[in-house]
Amino acid sequence: MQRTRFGDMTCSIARTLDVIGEPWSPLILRDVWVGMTRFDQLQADLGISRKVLTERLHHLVEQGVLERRPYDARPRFEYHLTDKGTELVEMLMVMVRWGDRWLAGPAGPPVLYRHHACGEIASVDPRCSHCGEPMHADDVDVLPGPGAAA
Amino acid sequence: MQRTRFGDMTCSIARTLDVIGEPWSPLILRDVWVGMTRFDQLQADLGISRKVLTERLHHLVEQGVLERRPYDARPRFEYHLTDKGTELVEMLMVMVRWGDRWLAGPAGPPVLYRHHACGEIASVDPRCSHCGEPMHADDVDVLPGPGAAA
DNA sequence: ATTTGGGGTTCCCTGAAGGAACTCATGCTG
DNA sequence: CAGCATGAGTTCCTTCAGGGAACCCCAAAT
Repeated sequence: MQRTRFGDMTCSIARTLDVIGEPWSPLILRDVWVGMTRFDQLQADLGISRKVLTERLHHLVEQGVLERRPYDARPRFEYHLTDKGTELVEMLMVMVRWGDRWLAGPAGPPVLYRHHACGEIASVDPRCSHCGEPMHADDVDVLPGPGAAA
Repeated sequence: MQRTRFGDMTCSIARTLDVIGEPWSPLILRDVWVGMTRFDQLQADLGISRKVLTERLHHLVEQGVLERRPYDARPRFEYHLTDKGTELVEMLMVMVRWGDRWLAGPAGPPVLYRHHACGEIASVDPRCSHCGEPMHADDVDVLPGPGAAA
């Protein structure tokens, strides 16, 4: 389908999609985050085609989101989150919150997060980096930034 | 390619991807958010195929993320965010922050957000809904929730 | 009566996803 | 040492979704 590349657009959403926007990539990241770090584990857990898994892992490594690390004298490898990748997981946590609120149904959320700092079950709350007050979609004006197109 | 449906997985990330995980959907949401609400506007701005745009808009309306609204006596329509959709935009704001930090390059971020509450340029910061302290990927333990699989 | 313009459909072509089989290097077992 | 097992991919074929351009329909406006 010669899928359109988004990376050249002057938009951080489009650029981010170029890194993890392909099908399966967010789920791969999720699995690596919770400790499923090896090829066959990922393949079995996700039910993804091995071909596509190979492609996605390569791409995520290339983008600096994952790191491919040998764990044996034999040619065996594990995938780990880099700092860049760990910060991406925050985005997944926000996705989880939305999915929990709008799609979970009566059974409730599939997973819970316990926050280390307070020890409580909690979800992630978007707040203003400047004043700390809630920062939702209609709490902001969108202005052109320095990297805006001409 | 008979793309795998993620919606049946017991995972809020997978379920959310079923709503906005298809190519273009997040960009459509972004455009609608900043006021590009009509078919031809969206098509021209994104450079998306009209066919795919039709499919995406239908799907987003079906999922309750967008609302299709007539704006004229003639059959003319605008797409608007529902509450469900507006909350999804928060996820886009987090994507933006990540893209700004890791992909923007020397030109800097393409857009800036001014927070209504404090009037300052700021970005969105993930915090614990319980204690208000920062809540990043490695600040939490992931536990099975009530909706977890057996 | 014809043009214009928004909002889509229809069509064909290419390329990405699914799926299963195959490969390759190493280590273990008998 | 032969044979099997294992992790980590590759190869190959088929099917379906995305790109792109042309086409269509309806309701003003000229």
